[in-house]
Amino acid sequence: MIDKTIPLKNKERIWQVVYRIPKGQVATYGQIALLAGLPRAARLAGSSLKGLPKDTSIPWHRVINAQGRISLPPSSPSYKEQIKRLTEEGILIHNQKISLRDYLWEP
DNA sequence: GTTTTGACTAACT
DNA sequence: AAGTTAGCCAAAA
Repeated sequence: MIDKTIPLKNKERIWQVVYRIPKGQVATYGQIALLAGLPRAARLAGSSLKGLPKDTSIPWHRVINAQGRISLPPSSPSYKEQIKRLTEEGILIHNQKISLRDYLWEP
């Protein structure tokens, strides 16, 4: 039988993984890429979040870099939004850094 | 087809 | 600890 199923675009696979990050926890770009079956494509994880609609249900704000920092330009509007959302979920940020030890998602 | 780009990272200074 | 470098890989140009 020929397989007619449409393969998911990589972007969509990234989104699916991000969607699973529990509230109050965070994940890194590299981790997301890995779980999406794209090891070492951390940059793709990042660019896949760019351009998501503002009202998306995908919790893009729970994705941070491997150093526990927000990877957006601090001048960007989204930067403040991300801090706001994380704080609202009970995630504390000290000196621009989030403790991976405390909040990192372990699937 | 080739080259450039980037919400990245691990490994070095 | 903080800054730099080289490697990464899928998309977009």
